[in-house]
Amino acid sequence: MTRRERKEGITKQRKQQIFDAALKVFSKKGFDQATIPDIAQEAGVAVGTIYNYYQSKHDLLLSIIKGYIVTESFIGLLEQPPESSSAAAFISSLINERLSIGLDNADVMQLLMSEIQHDPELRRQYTEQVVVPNFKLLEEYLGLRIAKDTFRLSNIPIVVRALIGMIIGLAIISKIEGETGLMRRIPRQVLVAEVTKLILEGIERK
Amino acid sequence: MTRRERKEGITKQRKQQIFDAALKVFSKKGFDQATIPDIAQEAGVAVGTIYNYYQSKHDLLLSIIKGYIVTESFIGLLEQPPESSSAAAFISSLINERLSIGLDNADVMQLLMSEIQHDPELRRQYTEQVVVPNFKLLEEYLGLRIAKDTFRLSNIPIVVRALIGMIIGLAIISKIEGETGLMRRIPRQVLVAEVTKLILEGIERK
Amino acid sequence: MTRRERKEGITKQRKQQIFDAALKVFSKKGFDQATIPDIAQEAGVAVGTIYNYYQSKHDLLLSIIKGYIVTESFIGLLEQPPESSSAAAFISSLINERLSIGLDNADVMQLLMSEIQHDPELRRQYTEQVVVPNFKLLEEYLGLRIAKDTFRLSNIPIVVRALIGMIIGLAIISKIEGETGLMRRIPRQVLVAEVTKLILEGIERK
Amino acid sequence: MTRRERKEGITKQRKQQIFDAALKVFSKKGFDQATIPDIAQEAGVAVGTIYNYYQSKHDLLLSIIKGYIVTESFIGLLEQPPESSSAAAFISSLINERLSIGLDNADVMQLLMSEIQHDPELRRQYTEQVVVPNFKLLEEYLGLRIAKDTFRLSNIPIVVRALIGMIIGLAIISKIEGETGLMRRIPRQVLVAEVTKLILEGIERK
DNA sequence: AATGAATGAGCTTTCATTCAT
DNA sequence: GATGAATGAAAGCTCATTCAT
Repeated sequence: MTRRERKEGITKQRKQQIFDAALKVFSKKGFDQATIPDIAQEAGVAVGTIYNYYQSKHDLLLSIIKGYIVTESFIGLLEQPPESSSAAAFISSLINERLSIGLDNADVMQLLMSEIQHDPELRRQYTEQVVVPNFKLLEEYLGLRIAKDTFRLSNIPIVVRALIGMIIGLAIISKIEGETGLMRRIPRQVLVAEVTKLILEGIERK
Repeated sequence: MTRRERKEGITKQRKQQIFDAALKVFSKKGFDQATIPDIAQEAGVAVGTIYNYYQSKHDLLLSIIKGYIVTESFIGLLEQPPESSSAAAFISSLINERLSIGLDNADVMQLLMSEIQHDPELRRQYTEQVVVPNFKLLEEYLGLRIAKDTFRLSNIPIVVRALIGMIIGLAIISKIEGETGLMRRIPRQVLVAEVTKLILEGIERK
Repeated sequence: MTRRERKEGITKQRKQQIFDAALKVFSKKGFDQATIPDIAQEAGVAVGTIYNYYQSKHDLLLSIIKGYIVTESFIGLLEQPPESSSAAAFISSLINERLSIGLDNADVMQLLMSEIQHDPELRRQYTEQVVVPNFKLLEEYLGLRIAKDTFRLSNIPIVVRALIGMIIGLAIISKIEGETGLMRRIPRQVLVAEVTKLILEGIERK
Repeated sequence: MTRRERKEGITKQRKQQIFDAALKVFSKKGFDQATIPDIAQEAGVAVGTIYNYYQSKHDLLLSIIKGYIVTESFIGLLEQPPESSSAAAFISSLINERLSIGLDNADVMQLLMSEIQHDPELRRQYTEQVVVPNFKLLEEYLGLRIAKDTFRLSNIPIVVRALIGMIIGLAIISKIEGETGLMRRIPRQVLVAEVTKLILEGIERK
């Protein structure tokens, strides 16, 4: 390893260190209540050091949120459903994957939801890069399944929003209930199985 | 009306005036970005006047959130389902009422969700007064229906959370999509009907 | 005097108090070295109070400089020379008036000259509002006198710049030499008389 | 050349490199607005390197200003007028040389004038080493010429200050008017000739 | 009870300076 | 000698809160 490489490694590590600290503090206190000294202390660096890696507090927020957006978005695009898989399997894997992301990143999601309200540019980005394409993808898929006679006829855009909304809401409830709440105690696969069944079959007895 | 009563009436009215202004400004800008001068201007009073009615900015926030909690909670308790009504009708009216509250108060809900994270005491209150009793109520009701063979057997706590989560998530999506988004353009009863059907029947063709 | 009038009087007085303190501190330390706490202390108010009267430190600078620019400019426009007065009398009164302004406001002038270099907008304003019109006025006047055979033929723009430059330079020298320097010890009218004679007759013996 | 000599040569060169960069950046942005990273980049060295050659930012400023003072002063002392040359020729060469220095170094001069106000020690040095000796020299010379009946009788100290002041003022006006201003478009010799004539003969028709 | 000017603690950000490499 | 990341003091500015009127 050359000296340059080692240096770059340290730099990257230091940036990550600050990123992690910011994520933690933002999650705990919210963006406005979090202070740069808070983050510096959490990261174990001086205040000024943060500004060697991020242009501003807002930049730090963006880099956290954008990382999350990209994750959300790319995975969404990658998982284009193979024609072969059954409808139930697709819904199940969709819920599994999405719900996991939501539950595991509840902190960032909460942060995102909160900041999106007051930052129009952020909202535009999130809408364009995440909401619209993901909704579109799902709508197309559901349309296909209806055409194939697998799903019943319904107002697709509403169903898509209800489905995604349910996942978002579950993540939020999980966060409100906290570490000891039901959502964290139930095995992930049980949760996914039950929610999948709800979406596919509803609660009514046939 | 005695002089004392008239005075109290004016006082109450003035307090309401400030409350409304604070609700509006907090909803629009979020707690931290909202300033007392903002609220004073919106209420049409001087900055100092606000402190004659509320002890602090935080006190103002609490009174708004508590008001919302009470509303949510009381309505939840009042609407105990008559044994007579059909399962479908109950679910439909539940979704209708809850979703309406969520959509119409998306701003306050957002505020609540955000502040709950950073104020443990607030979270405790919300959990105890709203989350737990409402979840319990629904769980009991669903259990009853299952016993009556109207609903299929399922993991009740998860279904309850999925149902409530869906409503929360729909309110959030509605807020993200904004004024011109789909959620605001669809007639409320269409929305409710479709979501109700989804919950009752699922999306799979029988 | 009504209560409102008294209040406005106090407000005006407070603003002046801050203005004076800022002028003093800026003059002594220069714009960048002067701090808001410096000015606050000099004015005998709290830091925050300054921001109740001026939007920013830069705004405070502008208000000082603009006051000076207006003074310089308006007087220049008002003193349009009557056709009747003799050339010598005009030059004498011009030097008298201008030099007095320069000497009495050497601090602000110094400040202006310094900040003009780094603030293009300020430079544009100063050039448009002071330099160009004043130079033009003088050029026209000198042209008139040449046509009337009172002044010898010369490159008018250069003469104008040399004349104004001399006044500026004298003010600067006065400031460098300080309180005990020659420029402050000589009676103003002697100074004016000598400079006037220099401009009119030169130093060569005829 | 020994190794030691070569090393010292490199050292000297590096110091000059930093000096030049600092001069450039200070001139452009002013002392306070200029940053050490600015200067380092302009010099093509690292920030830390600057501190191997200069103790502080202020030290760098001093070394620049002192260099300029020495230049101004030495040239002033060196050009002692030969008795032989005519009065007109002396005044002309004085204006030519001084005005050229002023115009070509307007940036440094500006810097000097600005910093002199806030640094008493610097002012003392400048006064003692530049102002006093140069004024004295000129005063003596003018006195001589008056005695020789070449110049008319006048208040010599004032005339000296007016003459030097004119040169300073012209440099400043040149800077205010900027690249496209009149002062930069007129050929240097025309400027010098006109100013010389003004000083010698004045503007009045004889 | 209503007012709003005054306050100053506390925020984000900058940058001269240091020092381990 | 050269480097540039780390540092933290100190700046400009905001705004919740107070209190004399």
